[in-house]
Amino acid sequence: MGNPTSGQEATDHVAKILREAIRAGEMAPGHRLVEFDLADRYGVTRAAVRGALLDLTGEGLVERIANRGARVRVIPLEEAVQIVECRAALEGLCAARAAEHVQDADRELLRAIGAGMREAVGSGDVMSYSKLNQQLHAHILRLSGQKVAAGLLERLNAQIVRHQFRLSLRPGRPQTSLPEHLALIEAVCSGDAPAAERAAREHLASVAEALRRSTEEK
Amino acid sequence: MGNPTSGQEATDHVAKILREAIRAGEMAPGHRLVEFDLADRYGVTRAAVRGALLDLTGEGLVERIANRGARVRVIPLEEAVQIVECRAALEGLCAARAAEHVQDADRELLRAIGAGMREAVGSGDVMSYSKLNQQLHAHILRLSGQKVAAGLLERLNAQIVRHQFRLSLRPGRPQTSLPEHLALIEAVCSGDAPAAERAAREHLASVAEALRRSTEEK
DNA sequence: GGCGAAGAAAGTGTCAACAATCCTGAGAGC
DNA sequence: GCTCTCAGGATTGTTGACACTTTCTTCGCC
Repeated sequence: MGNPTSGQEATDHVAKILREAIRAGEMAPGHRLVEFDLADRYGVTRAAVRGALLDLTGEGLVERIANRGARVRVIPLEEAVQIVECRAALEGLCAARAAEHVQDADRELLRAIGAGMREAVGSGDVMSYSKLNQQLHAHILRLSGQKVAAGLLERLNAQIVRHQFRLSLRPGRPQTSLPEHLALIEAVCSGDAPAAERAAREHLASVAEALRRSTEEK
Repeated sequence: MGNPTSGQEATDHVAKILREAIRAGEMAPGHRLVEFDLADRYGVTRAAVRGALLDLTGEGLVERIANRGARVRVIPLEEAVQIVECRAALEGLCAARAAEHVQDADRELLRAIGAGMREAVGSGDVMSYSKLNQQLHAHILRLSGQKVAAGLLERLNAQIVRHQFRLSLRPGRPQTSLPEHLALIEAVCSGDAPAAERAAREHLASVAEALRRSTEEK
């Protein structure tokens, strides 16, 4: 089952590795992605790397300049804010739909996540909180049944994970976002679609605001 | 200046032709896209066609199955409805922002489009109405300054133009959508962001509803 | 006649060499 | 000291042949 050195599978494999590396910040924005080096490092052909870079370009994670190669795309703060605004619109939609579809089992699950979040913030465990945050959003998307919106959100999220991760490390940020998350959970669980939409949008408006503020300071 | 037979330029050229052909319905959903044939028809190399198909796949217009080639993707009605719902969320955002940025020159332009629409519907000129419709949406996007949302909407629109075009030909449909468009224009012009968002969302909710209904009949 | 294997046909997928392009830095000329 | 030019090297872009997969067709066998 050793990964092949080329082919569609290899392309996907490399794309996955690179996505993860970019997400984790191992490859900083602006970092050059030389086809030959990557092929060498991951033991695949240059064609596979090339394909992966093409894919990632389509996803907006990588930027290519003709004859000059690819690099990790730098997402300006202004764009990151717009991305969050789009997320607000789309997650608002999903939260509303999720509230319409919620079942008892889902309520239990969501509230368990909420409890975990409260605990994580209480003990200052930022990593756990971040994980639960992802789980929460993922569950709401699944509940909403909105596959198109989920696809768009996945793309958008991949582009700003770095910005958002940095944000989550700021002192006081979890204390701000926790009540917003809890409000979202309660709104969805109560089946109140307009309230759920409002909660999702308010939460993301708060993220956008925090992002904007992070320009001045830093 | 004759178009090259290969290279990035040729790839883009072919992608553009295919996009247009799919949009115009010359290539029905499900239509097979054989690399060699297309290369022959458009006088480019197979590599160029291949690249174009890869791009279009990323845009969701084309579907590829390993070793079996590409075909025009069939967008099920259920998905088309979800796309319209996403559009509602995103265009709502854009309409609100547009209302915040609107200037006198823009008001004149938007109202001129509105007047043109009224006239087109009055004289039953569906083609003009459709064109003006596109112009209206494009202007609102530009006004909003939301480049990210504009990019997402472009992708989404490309996927459902066919559904939407068929819809616009239904008797009575223009009469329904005209007042919605006029309301949107007035809301944006008056600078009332929440009203503009509401108008955009109501309009697209009506489109979604019409789409859903078109399943039963036909 | 029905069934399945084998072979041909149609297309797509891959590769490795080659071509084109862009950056770098050294050196000539002003 | 400054600019301009031009090899040289590093990297990306392209190509055409070939390998592989899937599908279609034919033919032999029961």
